[in-house]
Amino acid sequence: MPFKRLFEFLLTSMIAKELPVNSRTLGLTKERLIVVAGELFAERGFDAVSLRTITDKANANLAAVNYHFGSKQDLIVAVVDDIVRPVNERRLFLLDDIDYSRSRSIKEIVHAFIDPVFDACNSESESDNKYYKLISRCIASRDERVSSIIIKQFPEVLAKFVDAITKALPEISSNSAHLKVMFMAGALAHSLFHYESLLLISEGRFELNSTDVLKSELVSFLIRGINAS
Amino acid sequence: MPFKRLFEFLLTSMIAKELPVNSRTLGLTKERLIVVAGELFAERGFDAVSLRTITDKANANLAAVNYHFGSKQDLIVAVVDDIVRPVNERRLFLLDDIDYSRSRSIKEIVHAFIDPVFDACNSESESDNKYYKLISRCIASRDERVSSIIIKQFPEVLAKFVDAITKALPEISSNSAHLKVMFMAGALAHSLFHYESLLLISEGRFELNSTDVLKSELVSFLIRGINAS
DNA sequence: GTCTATACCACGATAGAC
DNA sequence: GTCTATCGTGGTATAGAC
Repeated sequence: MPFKRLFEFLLTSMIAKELPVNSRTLGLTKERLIVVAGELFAERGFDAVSLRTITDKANANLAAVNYHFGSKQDLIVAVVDDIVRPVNERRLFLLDDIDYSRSRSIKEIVHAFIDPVFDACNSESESDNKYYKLISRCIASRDERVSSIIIKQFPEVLAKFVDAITKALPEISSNSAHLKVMFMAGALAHSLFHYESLLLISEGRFELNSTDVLKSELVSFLIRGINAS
Repeated sequence: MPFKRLFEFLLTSMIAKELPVNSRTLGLTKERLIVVAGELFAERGFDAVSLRTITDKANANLAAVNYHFGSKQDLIVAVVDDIVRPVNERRLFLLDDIDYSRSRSIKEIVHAFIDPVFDACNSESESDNKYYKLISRCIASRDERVSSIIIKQFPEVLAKFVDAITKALPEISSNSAHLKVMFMAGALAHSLFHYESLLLISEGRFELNSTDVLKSELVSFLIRGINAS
């Protein structure tokens, strides 16, 4: 998006030197709020971030959240939906192209589930690892208010991945296929979220410089796991 | 614990008919608070439960939390620590008994990681599925304040399971072993936490009556996944 | 239509009386 | 040990400026 960057540069060099970083990206308050809220939510979690922190950083008034979104909950919905919806659409798109007559169909199913997440993370070069945390917060949220958003989109995704797995492995039960999808989602979200922490927890014994290694390890782990009877 | 139950019965039948259920279990305010807080945290999450809700249900004063624990954060620490510590101790105990010369050592490693969690859940027959949610909230918490508690205990657990995996599979790297433990933890926590939701999300196509099936599916999934090169 | 100022109630924390 | 009172902060609702 070169236009956006150019506009951002001009705006920065002209006037807004003292403004917070993220208030320069767009003039629209609503979009600034989504961007800023997303960054803060990723870093600290949904509850730990106050609306006043968000509106201050976004150079907006406190009441702007209520006007544009209705409530903090609805702001969370907007942020989460913006992130999860394209990922799930991409997942279903990739799933449609799978040829189940081939022996590698499980691998393709895993990639259809995993790739959209990693792609979404890598495309946001500016947000860096923050995006990882936000999207894994969404996938495996223990917050009822967030998971209720995910659940609206997830039944279709879950059902289609269960169908795909049972097509690839006709001998396993529907229950087993359901559980395999949950295991896959859990391994993905957990490793993605605690990826940074691993560097600290392992006390130097774990060191990776890119998520490519994480992804390839995850893929082989899931392929074997799903193939388990 | 027959004594406790007897005492509870006598107390109930004598005086405290109108008191909330969980304020009858023990006379000590501090213990009542831990029990009640654990139940509420499991159901709604740490942030969604206010101290006033906890103290009301535990028949205690609001300031009692601050007196006995110091703060809400410290109450969370007490609840989480009470749950996670025995599980991790049991994990390390089981890990010590593994004979790595045998081909089934990976299976034993998986059981050493998984079994203490399921055992802890099943032993709490009264709390039912609430305990599942609480313990999986702890394992895969995206809340920095909670994960900071886990991290204090987890480095030793992580290091020993990484050692165990590298003993069983000498050909894999330390990085790979670290990631495999994270995948295992994620699959466990995610499936445990969303176990109930699966019934709703799948719209009738997923139905399990006991966690035995979940556990056996999880074990075979993880064994195969960890064995993946 | 957008945005602001402001008031309101619930929450966590703390001090001090009993 | 326990309780009441109070403070600062948080989310929310509304009236009104532009």
